[in-house]
Amino acid sequence: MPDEAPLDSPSPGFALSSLEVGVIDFFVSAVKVLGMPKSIGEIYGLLFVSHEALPLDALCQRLNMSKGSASQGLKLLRAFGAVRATYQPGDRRDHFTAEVELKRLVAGFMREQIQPRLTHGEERLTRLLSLGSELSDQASGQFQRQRLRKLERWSQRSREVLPLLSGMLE
Amino acid sequence: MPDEAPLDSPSPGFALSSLEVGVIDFFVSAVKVLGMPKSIGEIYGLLFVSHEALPLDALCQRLNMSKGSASQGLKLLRAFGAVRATYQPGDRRDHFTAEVELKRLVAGFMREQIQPRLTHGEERLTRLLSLGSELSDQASGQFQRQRLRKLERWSQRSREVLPLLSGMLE
DNA sequence: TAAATTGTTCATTTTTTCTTGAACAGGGTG
DNA sequence: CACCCTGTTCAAGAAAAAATGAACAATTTA
Repeated sequence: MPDEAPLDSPSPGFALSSLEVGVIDFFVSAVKVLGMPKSIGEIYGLLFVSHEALPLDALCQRLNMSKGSASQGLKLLRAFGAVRATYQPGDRRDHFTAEVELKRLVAGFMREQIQPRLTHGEERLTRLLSLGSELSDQASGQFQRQRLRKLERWSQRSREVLPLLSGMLE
Repeated sequence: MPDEAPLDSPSPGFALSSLEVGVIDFFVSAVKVLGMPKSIGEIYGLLFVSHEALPLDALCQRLNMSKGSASQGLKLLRAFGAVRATYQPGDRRDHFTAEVELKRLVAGFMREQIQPRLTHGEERLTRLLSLGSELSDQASGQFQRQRLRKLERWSQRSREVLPLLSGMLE
């Protein structure tokens, strides 16, 4: 029984190889940049380096993570389209694999995380604009109206530009 | 002395108008999306709606925020180029105003937050690649090498695409 | 030079977010 | 039906992040 991490990983269910640790670490940082919990990065990272599809309990064992975290993490990753469940004959458990097409990952992230917040921001802005129309014509009112217009322009810009980003990935 | 928020804000140093609260709220959400603390959004938001440049203690009073938070928040915002200190004749204190050009804000965010992490990721990846070259030629080694190549391509893509984003804002 | 003013730093406290683990629901299977 | 297997949910605990406030520079004023 190997106790130090080997370079290959011939034993799914056991200690992570140093390469696996490295890749997982990579995704943990990446995912933090995007404001998501570490567990998400761990799960995706392990699936990304794993040739075989892994069931939930394999993830728990190899990552040393509670069933609850793994379940919730997988749920989120599936919502993004970053992980898919595959059927494994003769096994009742779901097996998971990583989606590795960058374009899809970005699209999923946009759809699930960015768009909703953008929409929420726009609703908020609409409410602000109606407040703005009640402002006085004093210098301060003028100025604040101007700032609200600027916010409108920003909002419009992001509606235009962000979709292009997804498009640029092929 | 008005106790409920008036629509205009004739009294810097005192209660926020409901418009001001709305704008600040807007920026607090925005800033959370970017993974920054609420205080950053509060400070920027208030400066954004304020016609006059505000000194540190005005921010503390109006936002009900400690001097420490305000000081640290301003420091970060200045690093981004999101806030600038302006000279006010006959006043020893720094006075701050919001930079409102979207292009500059995005550029500052890229420079201070995105680029450093991207660079860090690339260093990490380089280390991974050298680990990868020691992998066996078994199926699992082959597969993992392939995944490392994919990571390389992702990394390259982001180096190409992200700068374009700043460029697209005029 | 002493006192006052302005702003920064950083250990501590507070708040927020994430993880855990136990209870539970929904199937299968004998 | 009773039992087991898989996965989900959610209250409670643990960990991480942010805010506070007091001590400390650095500068200015008297």
